[in-house]
Amino acid sequence: MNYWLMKSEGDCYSIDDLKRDKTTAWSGVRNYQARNFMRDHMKKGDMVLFYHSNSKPTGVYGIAKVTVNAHADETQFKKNGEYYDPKSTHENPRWQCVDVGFVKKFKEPVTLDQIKFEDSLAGMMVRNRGSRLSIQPVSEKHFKIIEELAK
DNA sequence: GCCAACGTTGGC
DNA sequence: GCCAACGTTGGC
Repeated sequence: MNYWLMKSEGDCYSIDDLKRDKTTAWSGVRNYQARNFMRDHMKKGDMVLFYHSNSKPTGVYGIAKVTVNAHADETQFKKNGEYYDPKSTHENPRWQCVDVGFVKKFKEPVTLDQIKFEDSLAGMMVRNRGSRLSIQPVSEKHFKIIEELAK
C-alpha cells in the first residue's frame, strides 16, 4: 500500500466538500507528473493526506483514501468546460484520475509551519519551497507522524 | 495582491 | 532539442 499527499485549494474543494460528497473523482489534474502518479501508482486502498493550499492556515486538513483506480477524466471532453482538452480523444484519453473517499477530518489541521518545524518530517516534498506538484508520494513513516500530530 | 519558482509552449 | 516567453501555482 502507498501513501500520498493531494493538494486542493481550500476554497475550491475542501475536506468539508469531500465529507459531504463522501467520494469524488479527482479530476482536473493537468500536470503529467501528477497524472502519472494517479495512473501508474495509486491503487484502491492507498491512503491520502488531504492538503489545503492557498488557505489559512495552509496544511493537512484530514485523510482520504483511494476508492477507484485510475480512469479517464471526463472533464477533458467537456467543451466549454474549464478543463477541456481539445487534443484528447475518447479512444486515447490524455488525462486520467482516481476517485478518493472521505476518511476523516482533523480537529485541527497539521499546518505547513508544523510540518517544517518537525525534524522527523525532513524530506517531505511539501516542505520544499516552490513545490508545485499537486500529488506527491509520502512515506508511511511521514504519513503516520502527521496522523499523530493531528491528535 | 505580490512575486518567485516552476511547467509548458512554440519558434527556430 | 534548445531556450525565451508565457501562464500558473502557492506561500507569504
